[in-house]
Amino acid sequence: MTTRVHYENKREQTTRERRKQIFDAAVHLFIKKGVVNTSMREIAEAVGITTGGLYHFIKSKDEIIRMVTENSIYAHESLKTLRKNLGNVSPTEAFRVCAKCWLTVQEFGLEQTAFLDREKVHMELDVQEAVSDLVRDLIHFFEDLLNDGIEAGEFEVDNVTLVAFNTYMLRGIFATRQWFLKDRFTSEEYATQQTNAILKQILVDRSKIQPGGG
Amino acid sequence: MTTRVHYENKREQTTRERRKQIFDAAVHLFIKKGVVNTSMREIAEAVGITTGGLYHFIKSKDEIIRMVTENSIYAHESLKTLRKNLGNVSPTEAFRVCAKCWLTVQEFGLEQTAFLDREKVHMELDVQEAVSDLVRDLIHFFEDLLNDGIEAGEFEVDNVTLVAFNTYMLRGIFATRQWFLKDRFTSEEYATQQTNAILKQILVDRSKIQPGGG
DNA sequence: GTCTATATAAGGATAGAC
DNA sequence: GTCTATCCTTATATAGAC
Repeated sequence: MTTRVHYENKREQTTRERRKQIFDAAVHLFIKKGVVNTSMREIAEAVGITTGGLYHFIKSKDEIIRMVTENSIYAHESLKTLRKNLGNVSPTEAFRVCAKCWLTVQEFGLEQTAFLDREKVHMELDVQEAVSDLVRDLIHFFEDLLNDGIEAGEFEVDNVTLVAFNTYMLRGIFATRQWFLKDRFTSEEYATQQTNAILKQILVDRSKIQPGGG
Repeated sequence: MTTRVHYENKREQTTRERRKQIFDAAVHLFIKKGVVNTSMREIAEAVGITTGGLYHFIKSKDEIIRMVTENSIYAHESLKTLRKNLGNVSPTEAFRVCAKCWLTVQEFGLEQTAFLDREKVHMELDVQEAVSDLVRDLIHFFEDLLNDGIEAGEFEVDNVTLVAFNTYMLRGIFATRQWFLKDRFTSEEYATQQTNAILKQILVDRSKIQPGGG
């Protein structure tokens, strides 16, 4: 979140860039092939150096995995910021905008969610716990949005947790099911249609659903 | 599906039993720890023999993975059989029963679906293709159910493929997200509530939803 | 049918040259 | 900062004894 404009020297800048390169390449490979099937040699190759060189910038494979978790915290925070910035809109509108944003791809953000989701099993136990906390926290965020709508009489929800859980899940699903979805939906269409699908499920007055997305 | 009651001799029976033991233990470990993190030693240990002994019954780790795929074909077939046996019920009823059945745990059936879903990336390419075909086929099955309901005027669906896709996905999600769901839902409750959630989304007349499941 | 011992391969990580 | 060479560990799979 903090953007440092002035680097202390050229070398530090290059190191940062290299770390980012490595991180991006790694996450991309992790999603495509799985963490365990991605070797450090491949990651090195992807950024154009050798294994030895790679370890000059990152301590271990585990460090890269931890970076994904930390990075995802920012993605979650920015969603909450979005909600705050919306201010006093109706609960329906708030849910629509937040769900849509959550389900839309932004660079690697979505791949990271999918990664956390699918590859949890390959992480150290403390990282697994951190990921669980992240997920619980974001499901809770959607629960709040839903409860707002219920109080306002706009939503009718049988089980708030379940709908919040589903909303959370739909994001990771898009990234890992590209082989099925990519020919049928753009990320934009997927986000819009899934959001509408949820709204159709919970809105008391269905006419409030905005058309679009196919 | 073919039940062979008479084994040719005692040895063949024992071999079958051992293979089943190994298969069950392996799938269970695969789901819990991931395919790559589960060693043949562990699988052997789980059935009470050593690695060397294990290879007397199965050719390779890959063979076990292929068995899951083959086994899942039966699960899918039995769902189709269920639909046929329902006969001339209303589309709403047909969808409800099939979705509910699909989303309910039956022994290891559900773990296998979750496995195919999450561990696809660790399979040989030809197995990956076979899994994709299986998934496409079952999504198509749900599409048919939905189209029946649309024709009968009972359903109103914006995107049939998306709803069918979601229905399919919800099964795997239950198995891999136990850490979140198991304190909140029994398998039965999960199945009922998710089915109702989908129905709420697609039914023209929402009063047809049966209450229950919490 | 199950064991022990071992061949073989692959990947993570380090040492030290340049 | 990047390379080469290599160590160490782990895992699949096989050979052959019992």
